[in-house]
Amino acid sequence: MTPRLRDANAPARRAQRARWQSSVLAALKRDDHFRSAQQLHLDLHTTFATSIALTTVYRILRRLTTQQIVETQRAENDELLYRIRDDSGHHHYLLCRTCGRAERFAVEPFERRIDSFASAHGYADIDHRIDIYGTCAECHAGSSRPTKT
Amino acid sequence: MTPRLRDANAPARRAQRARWQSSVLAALKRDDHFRSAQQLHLDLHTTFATSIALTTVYRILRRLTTQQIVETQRAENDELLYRIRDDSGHHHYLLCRTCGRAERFAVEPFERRIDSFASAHGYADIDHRIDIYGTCAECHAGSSRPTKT
DNA sequence: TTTGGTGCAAAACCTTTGCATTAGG
DNA sequence: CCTAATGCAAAGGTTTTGCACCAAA
Repeated sequence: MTPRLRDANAPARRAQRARWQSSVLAALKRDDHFRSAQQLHLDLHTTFATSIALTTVYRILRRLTTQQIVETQRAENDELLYRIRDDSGHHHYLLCRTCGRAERFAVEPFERRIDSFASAHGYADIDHRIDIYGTCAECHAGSSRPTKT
Repeated sequence: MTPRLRDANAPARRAQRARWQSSVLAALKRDDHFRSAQQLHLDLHTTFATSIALTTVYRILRRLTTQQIVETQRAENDELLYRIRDDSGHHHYLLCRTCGRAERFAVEPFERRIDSFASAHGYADIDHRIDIYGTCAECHAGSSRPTKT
């Protein structure tokens, strides 16, 4: 009874591995903004009419992050935000605290200064966190009207 | 009967205002390293033999921060760290993730770049987070011995 | 008495985890 | 049958908050 080849099943298994993963990816692919797990969970319920559990959203996002399919960014309130990764490498962003829109910000020269400063002071295992937060033009226009003019 | 001047009482009231505040300040003043509220609470119990509650430590630290007497810094694991403020103004530090030692790191030119970049992109209410973490020479020397030599 | 500092327990909040259930091959 | 995904509830960890109590003036 020639058992089905294990290797041949692999793609199928992978495709089926996470029933919800494709939905999460679809929600992420709506745009390139950073979103929290909870926002995604909400989107999946409303826009995508799925009944996925929040826990599963977290699990799938963690797996996708490990696989470098999504990248994460910390929000001002320390939540983790996720978005589809467009290329490889680690970047720093100017992030809209309202809509999650992100503008890549070059920091290489500054990072070099950090490293030389750190080694000059005898520090090892240097790591850094550079996050810029603001309100993008679109979000600012929408909310900066205390009363109707 | 010239009632005591209310203003004259102010210092006394202030001194008494927080029974534990002086202890917390004493614990902070042991050195200029950044410490978490929980570390301070532990110190107060052990070294200072006080029985202050953790909640109160948090409350006092929050008040001192508001009064600009202490400054805060976020640890790599997002805990809030506190230390006595030596001068006014906001600074960024290279922080030892083991002992809380901090080296001030000048970032003004970089901050200017951030602001111009942000306004060029139409973002408002810009804020940023620049934190550098490492292991200082002393801590590195102490812990980088997997087994006794 | 009045004000407000204090302690304890519980809540808040995001994220992870334990465990039993279920889906799919 | 067997593996792995899933859902639910609960835990984890830091910081805050509600509430009763107590201390000082």
